[in-house]
Amino acid sequence: MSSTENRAGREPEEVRKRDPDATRAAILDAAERLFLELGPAATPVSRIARQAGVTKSLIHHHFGAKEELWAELKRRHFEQYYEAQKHMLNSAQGAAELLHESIIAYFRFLQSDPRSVRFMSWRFVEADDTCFADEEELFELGVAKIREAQAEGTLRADVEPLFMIKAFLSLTLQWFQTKPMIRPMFEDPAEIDELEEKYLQDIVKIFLEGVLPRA
Amino acid sequence: MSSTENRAGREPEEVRKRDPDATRAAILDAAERLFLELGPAATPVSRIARQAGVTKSLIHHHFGAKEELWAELKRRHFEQYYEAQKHMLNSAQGAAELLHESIIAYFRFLQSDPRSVRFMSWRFVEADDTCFADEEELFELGVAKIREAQAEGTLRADVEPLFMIKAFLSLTLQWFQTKPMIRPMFEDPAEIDELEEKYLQDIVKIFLEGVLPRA
DNA sequence: TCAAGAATTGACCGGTCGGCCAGTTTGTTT
DNA sequence: AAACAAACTGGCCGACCGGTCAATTCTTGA
Repeated sequence: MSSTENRAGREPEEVRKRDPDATRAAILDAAERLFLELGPAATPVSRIARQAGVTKSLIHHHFGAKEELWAELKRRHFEQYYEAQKHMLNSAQGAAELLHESIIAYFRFLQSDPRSVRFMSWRFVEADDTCFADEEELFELGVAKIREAQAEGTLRADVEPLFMIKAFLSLTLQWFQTKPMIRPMFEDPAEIDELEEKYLQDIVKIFLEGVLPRA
Repeated sequence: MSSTENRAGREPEEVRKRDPDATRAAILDAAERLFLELGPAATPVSRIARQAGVTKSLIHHHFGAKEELWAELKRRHFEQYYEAQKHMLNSAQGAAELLHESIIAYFRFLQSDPRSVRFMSWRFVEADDTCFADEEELFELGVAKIREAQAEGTLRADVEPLFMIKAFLSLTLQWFQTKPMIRPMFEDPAEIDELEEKYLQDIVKIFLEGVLPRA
């Protein structure tokens, strides 16, 4: 958007009485925070307005109905989400180490962005199948790479590549979904971080080598 | 409840004008269906009443506020859920085959009861940590059994037992969570069932032996 | 048999919801 | 400077929300 650059290029003391882009950003920001925490149904538009420092009418002016705002948020999020995923996938070193790197990269990604976990959780309860085209494209990209590794013998060939992907995604997501529920058990936040690292180490082991001992 | 037996023991032609137990059951049934589909926030009490064939006031009479009804549903569900899990765990054959049996049993369980998947999904978005005592008890039971197997060398010892459990739980749950989203992709329902079986086979392989080829 | 209590009803309440609209202010374009 | 579009405001609306209450009907047990 050129208007964003306009805003950034202005002198600070030059107070703009109106800044639609900043307004939209403030609304999106407040809406995301509230929607992800309470869910779209339990989040009043009035509360988004209050938190964003704008009028309720203004939200409808910029984004239409509440459902459209929620849809817009999901659209934006999963757009950059799949963009980031694709980038991660393409920057992987070799086909052999692909899955090892991927699971760690994805874990770090969710670790750094709790929003993604929430978006995912809400997507499950809503059974939202929008943005499925992007997801499928990403999956096929990964599947192709895995097939390579299977062909050269660095990955076992008797497992569907798509299921390998789904497996490490779920192993990773699971931790961050249950994390808020086990948090009250620990008084020391550092303790949970240690456990988090241990979990990552262990699912990497399980995923790559399984729970059965190697001969 | 003795009154349930009373109701069941009556002759069919002897029409009861009031049956509080049946009423409660009808309310719980309708509420569960709607809550799991739409979520508690998006489900009006009036709609539960209509679906249950009772008055809205009657719901409040029997269960109090809406949140209490939702809590009661969760309480009941997870009670029998953990009961079933514990039974599954105790009926496992040997420590060696424990995890192999468990993952299949859990998969079949979720397959036969889609409600459990929905309850889980809503639990994630609500970050609900009630019934945590039951869950922990169950986990510790499983952990103990895994430690046995680790001691006798049938399971690798360098992985936290709890994480083994969490791993196969998430691998299983993941399928049924994403299933409603991929359903529109297939015109033939039988096709998805085949894929389901293939998924189970593959995650069993991954979980037990990993994605890396065995030497 | 009858009194006490539970089940059930429908009317009703205050509050909040999402959304609209008429009107005002501001920025842009010509 | 005039005209136009977009940003923005406050007030308002009808619908619906969860929940209460008094009154009625039924069940039960003394």
